[in-house]
Amino acid sequence: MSDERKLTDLLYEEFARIGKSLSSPKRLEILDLLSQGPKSVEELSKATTMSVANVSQHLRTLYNSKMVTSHKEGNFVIYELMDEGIADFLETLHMLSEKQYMEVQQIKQEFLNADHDVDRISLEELNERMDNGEILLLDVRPRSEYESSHIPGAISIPVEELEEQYSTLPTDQEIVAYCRGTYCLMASRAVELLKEQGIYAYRLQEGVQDWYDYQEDIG
Amino acid sequence: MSDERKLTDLLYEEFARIGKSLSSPKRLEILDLLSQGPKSVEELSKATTMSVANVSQHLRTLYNSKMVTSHKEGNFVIYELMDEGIADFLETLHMLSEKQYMEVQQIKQEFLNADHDVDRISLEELNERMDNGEILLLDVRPRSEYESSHIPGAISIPVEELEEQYSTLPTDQEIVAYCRGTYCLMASRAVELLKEQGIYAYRLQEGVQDWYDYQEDIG
DNA sequence: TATGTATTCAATACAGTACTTGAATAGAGG
DNA sequence: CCTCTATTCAAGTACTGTATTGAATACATA
Repeated sequence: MSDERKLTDLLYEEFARIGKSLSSPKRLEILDLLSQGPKSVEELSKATTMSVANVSQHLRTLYNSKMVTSHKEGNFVIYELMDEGIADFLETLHMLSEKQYMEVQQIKQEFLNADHDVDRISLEELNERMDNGEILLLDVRPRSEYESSHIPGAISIPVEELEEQYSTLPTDQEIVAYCRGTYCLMASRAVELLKEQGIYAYRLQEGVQDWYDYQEDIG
Repeated sequence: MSDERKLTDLLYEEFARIGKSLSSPKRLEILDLLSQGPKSVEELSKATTMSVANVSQHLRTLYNSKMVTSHKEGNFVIYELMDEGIADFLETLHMLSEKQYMEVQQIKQEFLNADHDVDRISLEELNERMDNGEILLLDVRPRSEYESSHIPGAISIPVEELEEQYSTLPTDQEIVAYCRGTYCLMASRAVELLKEQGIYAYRLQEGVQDWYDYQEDIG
């Protein structure tokens, strides 16, 4: 076998390391969660309903292919994406899937149907009305994700804590909740809870990264 | 298991279809070749030194995950990338690998060392001097790839046909050869052949897509 | 219609991967 | 220094994916 072939084989072996990382649904879910901010093994295990050992194993393969790093914090090992570029890459993969697979569009539709009685607001409208101070924007993700990155002007009230916070909510502003994006129902749940209290609320379909992408788009 | 979990699992199963396509070195090589233009099974088999049956099998998995399409032309089945976006996605994957894996940088270096006596020209310099008509640009890839897409102003002389064409080459212009890019040695081989004839020549490191990307960059 | 060629199919062998379980480790905090 | 907890390791099993071989198919061309 020629030297060139050997080199080429080596090269594609390397390229495939990234592909292998992305070839497991569970690993993709872990990576998406990490794109919202650093997380411990246990948190990932809860969020994905996988066993801790299994998550740990997946994390090791992601670590070996340099998709994630980790450091210790107290008793916990905290994992995070190795590089900003990886979140972008995942975003591109999602977009490619939506474009390519009808099935993904159907699933998206089912997520939308899951909360058909939740009103939505567009990024454009959000921008306008937040500038006017008409809107209180709620980040209902876990606090650590808010701390890692959030839409400017939003305040953090994780869904689980929402009930305790009813009384602190203003009555002269409309409330908009957001979470990780289209494929996340935390914001919808928040809106439903608020409605039960007679507090009218919307949800933002998009996530933090979508917001920043949009700001860049409109200059 | 909750409905939301089921949906999420379905969703990531879909996302992973693309990941699975990219998880095999051989499939990545096939995709890269197809990013240069449509090809028959046999061509791909030759280029990758895989058995025809094996290539056919890989192509079927790529077809099932909608990465490629095919049509018949005479006796041949011609495969091509399903979508422009896939070539871009592959490009991003390459860049991520180069950034992330030292090993890839080393391999790149070895490709550069493989033809240390071949002089290179930059995209910038190429632009300038082609405008002045000082340079004859040679596309030494297979003709079908040239026909699919090439750098404007280039003429097609596949490496295999180069020897027959010595006499037709001008003597008042410098010759620059290009092929698929950094990880392709066809242009280097062409330069070496020309040098043996006493014809001085350079190679362009970059490929067609790199050239277009560069034009866009500089506006 | 017959022939030849390109591609696909089917069966197999084998390697690699995913998830489970239970034990081991590390090291934070009392 | 001991205990407790989060994580990792190791072994086992079931599963999935890859490459090989030889036969089958499809179909263009004569």
